[in-house]
Amino acid sequence: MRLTEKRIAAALRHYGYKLTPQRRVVINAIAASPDHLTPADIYRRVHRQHPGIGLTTVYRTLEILSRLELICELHAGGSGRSYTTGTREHHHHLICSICGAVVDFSGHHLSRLEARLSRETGFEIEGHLLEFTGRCRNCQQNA
Amino acid sequence: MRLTEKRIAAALRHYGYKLTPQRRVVINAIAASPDHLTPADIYRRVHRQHPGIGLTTVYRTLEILSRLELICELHAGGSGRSYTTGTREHHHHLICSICGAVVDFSGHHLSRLEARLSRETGFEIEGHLLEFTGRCRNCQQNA
DNA sequence: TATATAAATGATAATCGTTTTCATTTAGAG
DNA sequence: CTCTAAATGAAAACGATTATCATTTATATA
Repeated sequence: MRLTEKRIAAALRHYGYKLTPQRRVVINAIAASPDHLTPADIYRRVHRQHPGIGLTTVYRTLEILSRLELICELHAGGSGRSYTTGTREHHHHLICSICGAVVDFSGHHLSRLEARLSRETGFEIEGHLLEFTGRCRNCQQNA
Repeated sequence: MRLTEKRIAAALRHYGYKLTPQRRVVINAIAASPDHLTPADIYRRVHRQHPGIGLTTVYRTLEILSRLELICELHAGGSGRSYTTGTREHHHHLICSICGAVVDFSGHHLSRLEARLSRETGFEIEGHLLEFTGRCRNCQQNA
């Protein structure tokens, strides 16, 4: 289940951050789209309705929301990140290397591997990144 | 088993690339270190002995070697890549979020998951990225 | 409701890693 | 040895992100 705009706003306040109009607008932009959006995408959407909001603010808001895990950050292979609403459920990504489309998937758990690595290496594991890349159905046909 | 400098050079020629002195030096720098090196690291090492070699050439050589899978490219979370000698065996990475140390691990196979995703989404899967992040033993102690 | 203050903002410049450009050089086939 | 496509290096361009800093504002408190 995806987090709602309301819930994200509430969480933000709960952690002691001010709920400014700019932040509301950024949250709204993310929550309103089912896709993964880059900071530039978000800025474009936000800027259309609220030309006063700067790119810097978009970046700063994303940084906070991401750190609080209210939105989900994705490093798609190359350079550049993108974001989408956070979910309750842990998931991973499948990314089209041609058009950049992102499909979420869940149901694969790495906890046993994590335990093994921790035991073997002495690392205290903090997180992981699992992504598949490939060509989506559309891009296969167009090729 | 790690690829030797000789083997990398031979493979490069085999694919029709010229084996220039500059490329030899870059390959040597990578093969001589067990660590993952960033392009800047490699440039620094190369430049020490051969000040004539430009950063551009380092980037270009890395791009080719990586594409031919003769070296192994790593996108450690944030921005910036690093490279190390390729291996025969498929492996993944465990990265210290404090000092950046990288430990390779193998023995985890994703082929069943890959098959499932391909079936469910219609994607033609090309590759994947599996990385764990955490604190290595040293950095835990120093904290 | 008014006030005070730390937090947040936005324009701009700076930074980082990487890529492009283009004139010059060179590896390697013939 | 000659020729040519490939490779090189210096410089500039580039895109994404971050820092700076003066100004504004959300919110706790009086």
